[in-house]
Amino acid sequence: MMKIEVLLVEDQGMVLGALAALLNTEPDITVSGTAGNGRVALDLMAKKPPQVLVTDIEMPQMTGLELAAEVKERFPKTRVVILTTFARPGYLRRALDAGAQGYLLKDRPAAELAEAIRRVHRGLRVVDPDLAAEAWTADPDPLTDRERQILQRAGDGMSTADVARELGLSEGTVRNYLSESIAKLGVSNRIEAARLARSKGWL
Amino acid sequence: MMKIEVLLVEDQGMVLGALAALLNTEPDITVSGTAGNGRVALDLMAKKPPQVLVTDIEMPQMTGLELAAEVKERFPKTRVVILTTFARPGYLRRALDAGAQGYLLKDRPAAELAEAIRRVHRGLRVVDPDLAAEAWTADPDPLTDRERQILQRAGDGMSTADVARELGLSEGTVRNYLSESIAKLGVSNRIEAARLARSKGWL
DNA sequence: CTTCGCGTATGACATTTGTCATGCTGACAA
DNA sequence: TTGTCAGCATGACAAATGTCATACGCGAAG
Repeated sequence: MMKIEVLLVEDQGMVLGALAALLNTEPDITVSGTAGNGRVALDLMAKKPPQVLVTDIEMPQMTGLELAAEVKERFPKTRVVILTTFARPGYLRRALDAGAQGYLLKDRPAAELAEAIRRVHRGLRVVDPDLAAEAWTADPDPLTDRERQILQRAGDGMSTADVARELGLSEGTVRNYLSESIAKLGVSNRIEAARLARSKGWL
Repeated sequence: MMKIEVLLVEDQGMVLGALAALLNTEPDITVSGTAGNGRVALDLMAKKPPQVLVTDIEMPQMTGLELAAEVKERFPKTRVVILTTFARPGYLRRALDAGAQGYLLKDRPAAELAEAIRRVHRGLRVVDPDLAAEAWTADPDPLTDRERQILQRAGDGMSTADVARELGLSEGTVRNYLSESIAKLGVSNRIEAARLARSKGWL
């Protein structure tokens, strides 16, 4: 019997090791490699692509969503399962757009991980049911690319001038995008706008 | 040979199960129980106190720090190891005050968990070395109560006027406190100030 | 081919935010 | 008692932020 080969990507060493131990207790699954960030994961895959890639989203250098997109491009036969803390509709949508076959929350019982890997390996999709339901009713991201780009930086504390310089725009333009974003999100300043957008998974 | 009995407390099911799998691969350690929050953990301990309790900090209903304090009170023979994502000096201090013998970060390699449990079981203390060093050199919170109060609200997106109304101050006063905080923290606006203060555990 | 809508871009103007000089109070040491 | 020092409070002023009217190009719908 061929075991399912899984590559694990997760930036918290303790959790990475623990998940590996968990999966190795499954008779039909083997952890073929582990990585602490997306770059390392891609290097490992270049040598030997696994059948299933399990990755966290929020990681330094390269997010799991970016990784998923790149994997879909370069290793189309590898299935991707996103494993994250965050039940954000925006993340789910972007994960599916990026070609992920699975989206699982760390809140769920441990047994669901192996089961999800098996299903995805068989060609099925696996999406956390509560989140899927929420994503169905949830408002779509109303922001344009530019607005997202600017809101992101403003939310990190950059001044209008900083943002304008970095993106090669006039300050007035930057203020205008911020104003648009604030209006679209129905809030009253850039701080609330950034917080809301982040909580929805739009940034 | 007597195995070391460990009770695991962690609110994310996936991580809880994975940590249990990890520890069960150690020949001298056995996971005697698991709980998703502090209340359940105390119930389990009432029946059979483990030798070592490993707990996360941020959990619903009862934090790991509260749990540690209660365990010290009711089950003084059980050693406590805090296992958390957050490298905040303030947390470390409170953990040690609450009677924890260990403070470990989820960033660290998986092998360190078992080792920490062994050390703590032998009566030693285990504290993440980087964090201990940081806690030693770390700047103390330079903010006054008022400044904290105001920075907190500003960081949540409240306008100066909102804050002034809620705290019964004039707008000028609120701006002044914000200005003071910004200067003390060496940043250039309220957003950065709130972010920095939060990251240090001062809010 | 037009018209429309959308994303992008700008600057003038109003509002909010940040800085600074100043004053009041109470605790504590000289 | 007096000096002084920290925390709290204020308003005038300067700077950054938010709003609005406006304009241009481009692709889709008519």
